Amino acid sequence: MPELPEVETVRRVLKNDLIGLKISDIEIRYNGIIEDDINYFLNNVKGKTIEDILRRGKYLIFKLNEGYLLSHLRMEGKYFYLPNDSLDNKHIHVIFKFNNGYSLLYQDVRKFGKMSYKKDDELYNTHPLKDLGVDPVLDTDINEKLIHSKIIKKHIPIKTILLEQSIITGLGNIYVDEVLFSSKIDPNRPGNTITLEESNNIIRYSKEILNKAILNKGTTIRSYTSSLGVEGNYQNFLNVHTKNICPHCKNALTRVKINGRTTYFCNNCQR
DNA sequence: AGCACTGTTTACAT
DNA sequence: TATGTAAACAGTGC
Repeated sequence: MPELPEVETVRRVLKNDLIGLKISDIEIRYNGIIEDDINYFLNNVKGKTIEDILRRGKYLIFKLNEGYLLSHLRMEGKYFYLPNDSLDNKHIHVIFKFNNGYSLLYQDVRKFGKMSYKKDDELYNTHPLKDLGVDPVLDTDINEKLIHSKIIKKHIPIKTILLEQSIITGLGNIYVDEVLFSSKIDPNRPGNTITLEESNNIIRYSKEILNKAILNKGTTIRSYTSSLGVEGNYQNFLNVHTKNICPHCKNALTRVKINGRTTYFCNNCQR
């Protein structure tokens, strides 16, 4: 379910609870969540202590006293930190037990989420993190000309380019629509038609919108809660995604499929 | 009932 | 290499 602001919200909530806790046991009920060989994962994560929780793009990174637990929530992954045996359902697929009577439950209705163990020297040098583009929230000095040069090499819609994560990471289906609206760019425009000024606007509004969404604890729509039952408020600030009328010119918004994803934009304001 | 839809990523075909 | 499509899965709504 989450894009960058929702993952960042999860990170902040989990960090309040998990720092310093030792993972005394792990129960894996659905192996598909774990990308590694199951025994490799268990052998390397069990017994480790959580020292910090980081984020890059939409990935959560649990820093262990040795190595990292890398986690992607994909569409529906959620974490719950609760007393042992206080919650269970058929969508709980991984349980991390600590030595304080609490557990971290990983719930994922669609089972798309992934976890893997990374050694200290592997984290940023191996897939997937090595293939991520700049993070508009974490990376403060973005090389604007480099971003533009990468965008204009592609001949696919700018929305598709931004969803790929390889040039800019963190935007998903909701925030891409919002960024392209603020940038006044038609989401169908091929990458090779994007000017340097437009590319710079994409960077500028990605920073603005994602940071504002973090301040509002992300977006909660369609009755989904932002993991952990934390409700976001950014849905109150959306300009186009799920909307019918352009807040700027008042024309009816256009709703189309791009790359198989529902896309909202104003064909009057976005060129 | 059956199909379309869902805040993601990646494997595979062309 | 680049791009388009389908798949991984389960639930909801029409």
